[in-house]
Amino acid sequence: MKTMQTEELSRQQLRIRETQARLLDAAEEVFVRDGYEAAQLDEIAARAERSKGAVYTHFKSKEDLFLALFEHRTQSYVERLLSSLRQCKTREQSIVAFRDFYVGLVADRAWPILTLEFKLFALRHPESKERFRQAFEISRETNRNASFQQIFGKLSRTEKAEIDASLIALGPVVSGLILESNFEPERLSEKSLRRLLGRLFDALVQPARCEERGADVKS
Amino acid sequence: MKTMQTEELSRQQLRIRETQARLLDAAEEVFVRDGYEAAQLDEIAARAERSKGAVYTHFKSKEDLFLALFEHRTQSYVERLLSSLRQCKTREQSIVAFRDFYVGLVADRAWPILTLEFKLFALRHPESKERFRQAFEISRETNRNASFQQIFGKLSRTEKAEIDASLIALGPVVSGLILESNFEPERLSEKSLRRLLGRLFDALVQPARCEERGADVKS
Amino acid sequence: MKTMQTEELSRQQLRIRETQARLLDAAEEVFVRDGYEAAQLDEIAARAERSKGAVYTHFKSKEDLFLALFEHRTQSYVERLLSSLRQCKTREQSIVAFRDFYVGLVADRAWPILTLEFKLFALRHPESKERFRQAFEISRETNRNASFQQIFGKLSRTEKAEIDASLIALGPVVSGLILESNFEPERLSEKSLRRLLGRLFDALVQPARCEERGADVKS
Amino acid sequence: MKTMQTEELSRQQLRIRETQARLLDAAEEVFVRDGYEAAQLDEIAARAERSKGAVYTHFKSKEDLFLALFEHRTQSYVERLLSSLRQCKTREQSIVAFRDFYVGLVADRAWPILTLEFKLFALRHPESKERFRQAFEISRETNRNASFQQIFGKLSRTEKAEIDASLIALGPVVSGLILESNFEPERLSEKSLRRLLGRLFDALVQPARCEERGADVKS
DNA sequence: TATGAATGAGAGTTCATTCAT
DNA sequence: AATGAATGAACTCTCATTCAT
Repeated sequence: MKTMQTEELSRQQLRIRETQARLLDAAEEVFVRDGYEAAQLDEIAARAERSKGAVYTHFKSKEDLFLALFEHRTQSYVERLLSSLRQCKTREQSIVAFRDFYVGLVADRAWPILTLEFKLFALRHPESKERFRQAFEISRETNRNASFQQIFGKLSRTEKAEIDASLIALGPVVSGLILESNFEPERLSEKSLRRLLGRLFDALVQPARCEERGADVKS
Repeated sequence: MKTMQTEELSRQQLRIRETQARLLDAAEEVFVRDGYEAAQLDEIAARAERSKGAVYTHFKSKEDLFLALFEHRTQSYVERLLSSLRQCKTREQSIVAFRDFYVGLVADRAWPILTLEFKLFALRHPESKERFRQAFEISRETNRNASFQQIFGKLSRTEKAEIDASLIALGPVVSGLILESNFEPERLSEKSLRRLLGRLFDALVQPARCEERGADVKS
Repeated sequence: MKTMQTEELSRQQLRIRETQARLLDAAEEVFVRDGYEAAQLDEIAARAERSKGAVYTHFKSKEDLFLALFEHRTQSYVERLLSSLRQCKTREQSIVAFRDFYVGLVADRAWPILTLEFKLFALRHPESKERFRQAFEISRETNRNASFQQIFGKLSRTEKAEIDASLIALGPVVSGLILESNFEPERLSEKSLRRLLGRLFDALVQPARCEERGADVKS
Repeated sequence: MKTMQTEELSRQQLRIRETQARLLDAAEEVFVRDGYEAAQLDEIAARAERSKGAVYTHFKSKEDLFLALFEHRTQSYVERLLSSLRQCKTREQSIVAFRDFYVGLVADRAWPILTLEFKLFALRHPESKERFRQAFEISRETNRNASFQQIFGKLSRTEKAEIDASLIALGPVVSGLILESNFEPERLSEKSLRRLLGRLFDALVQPARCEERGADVKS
């Protein structure tokens, strides 16, 4: 009896999870394609093969769905990066893995655009900014991760702040460039995009190299 | 008699111009603050101290107003950059002026955000992409300008394409970073933003330098 | 269990049907009173004791509501005529029933006016003409009905076409006269209207008789 | 000097008349095509090659333009009919002329439709009904015209009322049929329309014929 | 949990009308 | 007399949200 109930429950749980997953996937598609404001719950529900009402069973509101999507995806990207870093043994490997992760984002049509959408939303909805920030904290903690220490070694407080800013900059730079490449695909091909991103990554993550060997540009 | 007519005409013309300018200014404010979709014609009109109907006297639709705003502002930014470059006499001066222009954009709350909004719009409204592109052409022509030749010297075809991609990248990078700094102002202060932008500018515009003096990172 | 579901379903279905019926009734009132263009969805909804949005749950647009109204009413008038004809046994009875139907339309404030409104609409919206025509087909089929054969007997092809035209003419004649009687009620009282209609009916439906026998039909 | 002034004035007068005529012609086109409500002053002005403001120089409002159009056209139709009747010498000629006038209306795309539009307007704007009625008076007086006496001879009071009703009915019948023929041009060709109209005219204007030979209908 | 009919505030847009020129 | 920029009320239609089932 109990087993059955548990089975029943887990079967239900499964359905619930599936509905949520479907809704989040559909939401991603539609939010990316149309933007937050123009996205219609109706269509998200339809794509998830559920009804409009189902959205409200799982999420408090359109905004809640949007934020939940942000949390889920952030989580999953951080995990992907971390697991890739965990397999690295040397500093060089870590840097390459890190670099590849960012450069590899150009293959993702959705996430970089979604990221912009999220931040524009945060800019315009200060009330929900806190929830965004908390989701982001996860990704920030990555920077205090062992692998990162391996990459950057021990740093002074000011050096840390500078590296922090550089790392934060990576995402927005990718997003900005990918958006632009959508706008001018001939002038900013995926190939040149990758090259640019590589160069920018190096400029952000390894300024030391230049400095070490020569003089950096004053700024 | 004719003079009077001309005067009268120009007085009317003046009022028309003022209305248009007011509407564009108001539109900028509201589009930046709320985004294209959430922006309300109502409020734009109110801020311009005109009626909602006046918007439609001057612009065919919300979209038309948005695109017109893009065109006006693009024009004015290009002129600003060009006039600043025209005053430069040496290559060094030109580079500094160019660099300052981009780094200086961080002081502008509106334009970089508006730029993202425009490109997201273009991404989602392929029908109006062409109009965007035409407005952008103006700014692209800047790259074929005398000053630019002075900066980069004579280049091979492949070098040209690479430089072109780099220059196109500047704007999006600024926009992405400014958006991010709105999101995390403590971690990405205006100061560190300027430093980052400077570094990225150098990486994009003068990769040669590093190479010349030391070894750049392969990409 | 199943019964309950069915009951529940039908209860819901009932509510839906009621809403639709209310909306159609309200639409009729308002469209007749104000005409298609001046009719306000707002008021239609209010008269149906539903919200504006409810209209759009059931009809795609104002136009769709208008066309749906036309379809419903046409259907119901045709059924009314047909059921009245079905009870007739002799040719004389059929003619009288048919005649009474048309002459009786003068008692209807709404339908003849609505009919004009529909056709003016069709004249001005060629895109929806087809939908109108299909609804009308129903009523045209009436003419191929058994009772009609009884009335007119077997006819040659040319005779058929002539009768067809005459029958089609009946509705418009009624509508035109009723509109006129609204305009000049003293000169075109309901009584004289009925007499005129009777005379016109006879002229359209039984022109042969007069000629044949020299005597007109009493009614 | 005076002559010149007069000339000037008449030249101005001429221009005024032309503007008015142009506006009325344009108004007719647009009111017929779109109906009163959907007709746009803008387009009427454009068709008259004048500006929107010019409409208001000559007419108090859209409604006023509509009513003025009605008055002008009514006047002109009445004059046309009367002048045609005046040339008739015998009763037969008069009847034929009268009949031809009505049957000939089928060639006119505009007037019969406009007539419906006017009466629907009157139905819905009781305030302006009086103005309509006054314009119609002109046409009613026609019935007391010498030619009409010639047609119908001396009549008793009741006969007069009946004839009056019959004559009033002519217009609406034409309008209704023409509208219908627009709707179903294959079934109601211009040819069959003319035949029908002829038959209906005879039924309305010359019931006597039948009566002479047999018995009329009581109703 | 899921449905979808119903709500209702609010959006962009239209257009008759006004008025300074 | 004529223009057309400006007004603003009014309209249709949308869509996030609710709730009875």
